[in-house]
Amino acid sequence: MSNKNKASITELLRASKLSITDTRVKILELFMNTNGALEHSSFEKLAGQSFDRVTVYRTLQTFLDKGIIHSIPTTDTSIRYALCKSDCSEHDHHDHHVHFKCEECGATTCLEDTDVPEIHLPKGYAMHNVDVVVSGVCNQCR
Amino acid sequence: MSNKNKASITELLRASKLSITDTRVKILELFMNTNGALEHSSFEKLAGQSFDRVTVYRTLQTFLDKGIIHSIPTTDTSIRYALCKSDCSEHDHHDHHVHFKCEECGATTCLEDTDVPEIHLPKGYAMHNVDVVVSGVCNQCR
DNA sequence: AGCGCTTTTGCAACAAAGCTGCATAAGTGT
DNA sequence: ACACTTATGCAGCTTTGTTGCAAAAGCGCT
Ligand SMILES: [Zn+2]
Ligand SMILES: [Zn+2]
Ligand SMILES: [Zn+2]
Ligand SMILES: [Zn+2]
Repeated sequence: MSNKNKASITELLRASKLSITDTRVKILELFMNTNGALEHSSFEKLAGQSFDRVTVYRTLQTFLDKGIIHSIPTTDTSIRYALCKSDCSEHDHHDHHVHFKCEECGATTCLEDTDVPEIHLPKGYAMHNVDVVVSGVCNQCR
Repeated sequence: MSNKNKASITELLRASKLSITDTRVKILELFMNTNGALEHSSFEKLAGQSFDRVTVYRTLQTFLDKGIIHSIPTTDTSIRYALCKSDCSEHDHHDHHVHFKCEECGATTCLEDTDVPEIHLPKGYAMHNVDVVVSGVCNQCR
């Protein structure tokens, strides 16, 4: 991990009014070094040092609240998370991109350049958020 | 539950080459009497008689495989299931509709008449399935 | 209706995911 | 360096999901 990234992590945390702790920095480093989305179990495995499970849950929840990461719905047993690259802020996410789940390698990735299309709901429905998850085979696995 | 529905459940099971058992009939009844999608815990609660948890898991998996129900991705801890009304068959789902999760009442529903829009993936990606989950406030809750 | 074969169910035991309360540790501002 | 606030780790618990195996139920046939 470069010093540059380390500096930007510190900055990011400060901007979100979060104190700079070991766990938070390490988890953000993991996100930045990983291409795809991470599920909870990744954190205990990937981190050289192991964090307490509870701490990981709480950290992820905090990051979600602050608009640092977003969650990706799945039909399997664990939720996935990815860094917000858009201008997300506290209680206000703007991640209008499509997510892709590869059936070969299992990786879930953000397709940042693929916008979610407009959806026309029936009358009487108020739309707050749209999640699009495409499954198939990714460009690495074909 | 009307005799008519009971008959159609029997027919449905037979058409899927599944033997007609108490559990399967009761779970299908639950689906037919419920507007929205059901999560696993619903079955133990909603059913007057309680089924063994394992049986419910296995039954749902069977129904999924046979194209009788489809699963709906969530960012919360449990997967939801709903009846397929399209022409789904074994290993071949065609549920190209949008799902709606109400933030007020918590219900997840199939918007059968709202088609999932076309998505254009980057080069090199093969698309097998698209899941769209919209969250907001439903027509009942406003 | 009875018989044998296959499928389904229920139980026990386990594994993973997720939550809560509370005491200790660490970070922050002065 | 100190006091104050926030974050972490631990213990213990709940919920969700899985596996193996024996008993029970369903099905086809006579
Ligand atoms: Zn976001
Ligand atoms: Zn994303
Ligand atoms: Zn509602
Ligand atoms: Zn549906």
